[in-house]
Amino acid sequence: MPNRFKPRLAAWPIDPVLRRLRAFGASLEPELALVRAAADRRFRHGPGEELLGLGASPRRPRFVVAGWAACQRALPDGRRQILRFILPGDAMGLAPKSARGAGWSIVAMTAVETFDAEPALEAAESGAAPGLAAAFAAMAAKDEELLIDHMVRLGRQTAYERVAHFLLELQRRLQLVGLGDSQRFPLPLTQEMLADALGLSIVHVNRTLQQLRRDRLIELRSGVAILLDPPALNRVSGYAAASSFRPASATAAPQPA
Amino acid sequence: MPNRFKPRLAAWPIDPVLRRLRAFGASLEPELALVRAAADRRFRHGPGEELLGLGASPRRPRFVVAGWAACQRALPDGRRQILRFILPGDAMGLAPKSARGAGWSIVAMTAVETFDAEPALEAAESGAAPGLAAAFAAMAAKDEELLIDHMVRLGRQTAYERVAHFLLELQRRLQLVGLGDSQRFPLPLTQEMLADALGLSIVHVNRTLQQLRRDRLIELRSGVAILLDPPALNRVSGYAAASSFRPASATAAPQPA
DNA sequence: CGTTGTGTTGAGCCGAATCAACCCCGGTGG
DNA sequence: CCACCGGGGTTGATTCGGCTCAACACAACG
Repeated sequence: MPNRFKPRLAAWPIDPVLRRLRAFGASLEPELALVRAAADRRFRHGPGEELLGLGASPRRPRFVVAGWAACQRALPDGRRQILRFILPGDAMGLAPKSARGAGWSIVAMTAVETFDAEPALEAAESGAAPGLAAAFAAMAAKDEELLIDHMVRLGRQTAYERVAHFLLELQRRLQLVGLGDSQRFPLPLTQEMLADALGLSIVHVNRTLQQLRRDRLIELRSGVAILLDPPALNRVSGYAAASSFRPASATAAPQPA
Repeated sequence: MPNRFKPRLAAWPIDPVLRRLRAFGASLEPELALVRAAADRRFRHGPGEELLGLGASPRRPRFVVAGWAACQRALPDGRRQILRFILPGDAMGLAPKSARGAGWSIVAMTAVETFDAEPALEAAESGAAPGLAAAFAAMAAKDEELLIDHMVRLGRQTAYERVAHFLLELQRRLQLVGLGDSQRFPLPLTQEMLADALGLSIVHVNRTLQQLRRDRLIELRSGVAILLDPPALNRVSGYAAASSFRPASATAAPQPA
């Protein structure tokens, strides 16, 4: 069910995607034109809909322009783990292996709007758009970094730390694509989704959020999150966030002779 | 500190690497010869030594022939999370992005022996060895799959499930490269390493292992693990292991109009 | 022979899960 | 207009899995 009425082309916002590509080094106008070229090939998905699944779709590269999706795995007994959230500006299905038996699927968490990334991907792979290719690679690397951050959260952080660190990550990702500022950003997730992402129970997510509010670190109002004290959040979140790559004053590796 | 004395070439075992490459589709002899060609360019590392780090080494592709390493991130306060174990037959540093600010490093858990993978990698990237290239891609995809398995373990499984599932994974990976059989395999890890991988405390890993022993599911003796009842382990581990890709009878996605 | 690292065990505590209400709010339909 | 309903958020009571602290056993090693 695509577009209902013919819009002026200028009214098809793609902004998040362009911002993200530029942020990752693809700034040449002719290459970005390749992306824009497919901007009117839109897809709309309702919440709960599967965008990239276990079953079908060999590869269907897409850019997300609006709405949130999640890459998740469901366990047979009903439990599920959200592996990562996919925000406006993110791409999905770029890697050839995408969802080939890897046991995960991408599901829309809110209403989601995407458009075709096939032409851009082909140009990148054929060598016609090296800038795009580099940006895609950089974005993939960043994705893996986020995945690892998430693993550390799950394995080695308390609920309080997890939520703090996770909110900081969202703020950074969203600001990069022009949604929200250095403190405020849209957060359309239910506490259940947060719980499934952070490896906690719904109830405990609730209590942890309240604790953060009581500590005057955050504020949540109708789908908008406000980080009242980012430095303090950084402090409690326990380790350097993904973006800042520090040389690690770290614990010297034990080097037994 | 390379080789101490000139060996007969035939005595340089590379078996795990070749087995793994073949298992992932690289079976052409001329291509495998490229791998073998560098088999005498060996590197030895003591336990605790950093093989691929945060600081140095732009890219240094290696095959592991013997010993176990781990890809890990250390938190400033001493906690650490092991992201994945690197076993004989595995490669490291194949991806160009390897360890570029991603905040992880690869550390030897036991004595480790590796050899140069540069020629093989170059042949794969230049298009001279498409079979190798395909195998590398498949191996990377499998690695990501294992990473995701690990995330689900950390986020959504109990200690008992985690350990069971993890032991099954190790058994499969090791049997693939010819170490151990369908029940028995070498397990040179301390309980502390297990704890840091599984997101548990040392003490609790200990108790969980004992529980598994009491339940007659496993046996551990001097660096060797024995899975007494793999089917039962599979059952308790709660979800399909990475290797078997099932269509998922799964929970139908909620599709609100 | 002490030392060090690893495994084992107990006691007690605490973070987080579970169970169970209840509230609020936006539909929706009588 | 109101009664009903369902989804999401909030709260309390209680349970429990896993952590911490602490001690001890054992083997490898210098």
